[in-house]
Amino acid sequence: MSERPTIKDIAGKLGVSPATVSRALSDSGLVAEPTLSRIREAARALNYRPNVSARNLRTQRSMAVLMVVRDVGNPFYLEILKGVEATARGAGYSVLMGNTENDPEREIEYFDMLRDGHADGMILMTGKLPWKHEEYAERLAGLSVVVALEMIGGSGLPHVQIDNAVAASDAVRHLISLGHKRIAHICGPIPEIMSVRRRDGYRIAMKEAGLDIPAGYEPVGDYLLRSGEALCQQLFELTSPPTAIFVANDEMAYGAIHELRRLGLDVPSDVSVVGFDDLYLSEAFYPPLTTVSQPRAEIGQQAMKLLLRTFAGESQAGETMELATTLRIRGSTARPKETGARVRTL
Amino acid sequence: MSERPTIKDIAGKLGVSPATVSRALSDSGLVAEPTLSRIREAARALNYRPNVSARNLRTQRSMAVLMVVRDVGNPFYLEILKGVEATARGAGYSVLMGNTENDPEREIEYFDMLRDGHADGMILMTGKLPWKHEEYAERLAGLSVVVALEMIGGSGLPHVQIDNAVAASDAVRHLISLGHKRIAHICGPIPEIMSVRRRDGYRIAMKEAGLDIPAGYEPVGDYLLRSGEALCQQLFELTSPPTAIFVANDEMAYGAIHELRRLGLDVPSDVSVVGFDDLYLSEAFYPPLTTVSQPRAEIGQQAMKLLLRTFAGESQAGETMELATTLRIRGSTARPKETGARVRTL
DNA sequence: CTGAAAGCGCTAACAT
DNA sequence: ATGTTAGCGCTTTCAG
Repeated sequence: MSERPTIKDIAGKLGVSPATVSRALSDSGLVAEPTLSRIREAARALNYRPNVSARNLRTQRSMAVLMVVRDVGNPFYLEILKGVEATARGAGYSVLMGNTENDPEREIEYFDMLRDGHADGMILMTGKLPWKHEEYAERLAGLSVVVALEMIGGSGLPHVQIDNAVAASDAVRHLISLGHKRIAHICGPIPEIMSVRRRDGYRIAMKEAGLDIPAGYEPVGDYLLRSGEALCQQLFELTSPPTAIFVANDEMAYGAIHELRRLGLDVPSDVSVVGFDDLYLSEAFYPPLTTVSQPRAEIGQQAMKLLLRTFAGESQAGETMELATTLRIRGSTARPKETGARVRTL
Repeated sequence: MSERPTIKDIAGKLGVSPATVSRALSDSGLVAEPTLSRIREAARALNYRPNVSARNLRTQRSMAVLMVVRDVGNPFYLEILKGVEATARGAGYSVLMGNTENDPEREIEYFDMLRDGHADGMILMTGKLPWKHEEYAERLAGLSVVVALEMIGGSGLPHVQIDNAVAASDAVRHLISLGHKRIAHICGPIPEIMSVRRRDGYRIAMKEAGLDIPAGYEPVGDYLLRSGEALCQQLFELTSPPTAIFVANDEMAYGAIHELRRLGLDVPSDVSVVGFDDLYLSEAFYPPLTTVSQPRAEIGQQAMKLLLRTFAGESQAGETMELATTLRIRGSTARPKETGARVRTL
């Protein structure tokens, strides 16, 4: 009663061999019609479910993939997860979430899970590998790994991403086009490629507009709310504070706006703020945040597709897929006061 | 080279039996010292990892638990997940996330995963079971399931939760103590127990203060941003709109505040708003949201502990654990204008 | 088209 | 303290 039925039970009950049952249940097309239906029916009647451990052991596959992120607590990853999940399910795979908290030990643990058959492949979104460059090739041998959002130099892993530099430049150009001259940038953690690229984009846009980047205009944060607050405060202790801030992600932008309000400054009339990510809440935020929107669901979807192609041996080493971003102009950006005044004077 | 070493490889290389290797690697304490070290060393040298499918097949356990939620996209669950994960890891379990999107088919799928050995137990946070009441006992037989956050009448499953009615009453009493009389409540989806309890709490507090609940003061939403906006608008189309709103969750509260702003009403000077959940962003929101804080990490932790006790056969049927909530009073609530005026007149 | 038989890698009696 | 043996439930040759 409480015992789960096995393929043998069904075979016994129907007077056929276990092999036939297995074939029937896996739609191999090798079972003739009278038997086929009987087996299917019996399986349903007994509420039969194949034991995954047994199947995985035999087939040497787990039909699961691992999606590893820095911090499950960050809502940013959720929509990506949905994209991954939808595509994975479509192909018969389930998705496990891995959470590293930036801890190399845990990163290694998840790679171990690939080795021990927990999952067949991995979508890595942590922006780094837990080994030295020289070890990359050896450590990654035989593993199916796709990198998303970030990229990992020298790994030769296929990846899907956005062009962070171009997106950042566009965001800064928007501020410039509004008439801002003193534009600061709150960066992400700096040795990381993604943060560097966004800063590059900021610098490029500033340079092409002939604008100066004063000392202290590029404080470095960690993508968290608190650091947005702290760095914004820092910015307004400068002798010549900015009239606009391009923040490397929405969460720090929330923090920055919060701090500006504490300082008695209005957004956008005193200071304009642009974020990056377009989190779900950025639209309901006050003021609604102008920000760079990434096609998150699609990133997940494409990453999973790439992984599936890797399973099939169809992906190239270092294959790249780049998706387009959109600047969502909302209520946190406006013309600077001086410019507004000047315009009126004309 | 690319083949993963098995226990047999180690045994062969060292001239011992596979059983001994197994025992040595599982710290059974049954292997003598000269051999023990040699085996451990060899395992490390070969970068050996036990094959989980084989182990699970043999032990009839997967050492994994399933945490099933309505919507992974909701940041609310993330901190709970962290609590679950921390406790699970401590006990050697890994955590799989399941996402039902309120789809009974998918709910059933996750129960199937328990049956087929994908996981040993489940923490259910969807607030319902995908079967008719009569089937509960039969369907749940032999499965280890713990319910968190919500409760499922008639299932007899152990659960951990908060007292939604008391928490809601406290929130409304806060508004009453500020002097509000016309207090509305934006409800969650109503046949669901959690929403009903919160509404009960609202009604109790109103009644004990002798306050009236006019028609239209209890619009029903779905916990999503948009419905907060729409229902708030509806509320202010009434002939006698409220001066305060108790909203059944933070996300709808964000929407409501957004809408109030659109209507030209200031929060809190024109209208006070209280939420429920205390999401990460509620503090940085403008105005900082007064809301009911749930001990999310602890909920996760306790749910996992309860599940572990269920594995050990130590949990009682229908065992309940109730955790305390806290009302976080922030900037979205204030005395109503009329009252303020009256006070000044005195 | 179906059955018989082997074996995936591991652990747990049972022996010694 | 270690080895021998069997088998978890499934899939997949290989025969027929």
